[in-house]
Amino acid sequence: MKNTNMALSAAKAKILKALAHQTRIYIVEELTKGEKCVCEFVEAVGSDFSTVSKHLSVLKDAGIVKVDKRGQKVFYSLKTPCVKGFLDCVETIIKSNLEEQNSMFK
Amino acid sequence: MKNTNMALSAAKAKILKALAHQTRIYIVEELTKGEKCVCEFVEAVGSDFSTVSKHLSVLKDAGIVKVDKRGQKVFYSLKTPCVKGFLDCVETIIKSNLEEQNSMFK
DNA sequence: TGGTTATTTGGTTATATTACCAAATAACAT
DNA sequence: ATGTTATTTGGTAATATAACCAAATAACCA
Repeated sequence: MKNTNMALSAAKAKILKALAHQTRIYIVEELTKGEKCVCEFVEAVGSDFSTVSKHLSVLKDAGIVKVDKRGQKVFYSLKTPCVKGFLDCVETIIKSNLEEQNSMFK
Repeated sequence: MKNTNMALSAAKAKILKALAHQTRIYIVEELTKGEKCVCEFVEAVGSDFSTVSKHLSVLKDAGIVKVDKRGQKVFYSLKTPCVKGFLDCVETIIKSNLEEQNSMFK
């Protein structure tokens, strides 16, 4: 790859990879409503505690969420509010894809 | 997973997975400047023609880009303009991560 | 028709990601 | 100190992704 922008693209890919999973998107969307502890996600997501914990650490390593330990519980919250608008765009794409599919049956 | 929102999260993950690759992000960012043919990306990206073509088809399947064949060439362009703001948020996250790292050495 | 350029498709192998289990750590209550 | 709850970490097996090569298509030109 010739272009020096490639390094920046790689950095961006790292962030997007962290978001590119069903469970992690669900987590991030829940966090747009406010902080939550790991235990709450375990219940909602229905996976093993360790699985949820690993998903959260992927998000943390990417710098998308931050952690706050209080007592026995660990609370996660969003670090960058723009993620919300971000996901709105993804929804726009999904809607446009659906419209396209629907128009095939008209 | 209990929540019915999970299906929507899965759909969103599909879109994000399509974007979560160094080369594909580079391609999308180039496309924010206007349409380009496959051959132009092959040169810029420095991978095999088949590799680039496959990346483009991932983006097409996700509904992020659209295709226009003209003569011997195939031109790709962005389908949803909001992707640009999307990537700006990713850049915001990267900057905030860098600032955090820098502050460790102060 | 035959050749050339542009692109896609199929196959294969290497690499990365995911999920679960079991064990380790951490904080608090008894 | 011991137990209990909340969470993280390490290991492993299953699955998904990526890159390259070779072969197949497709459009245009001689």
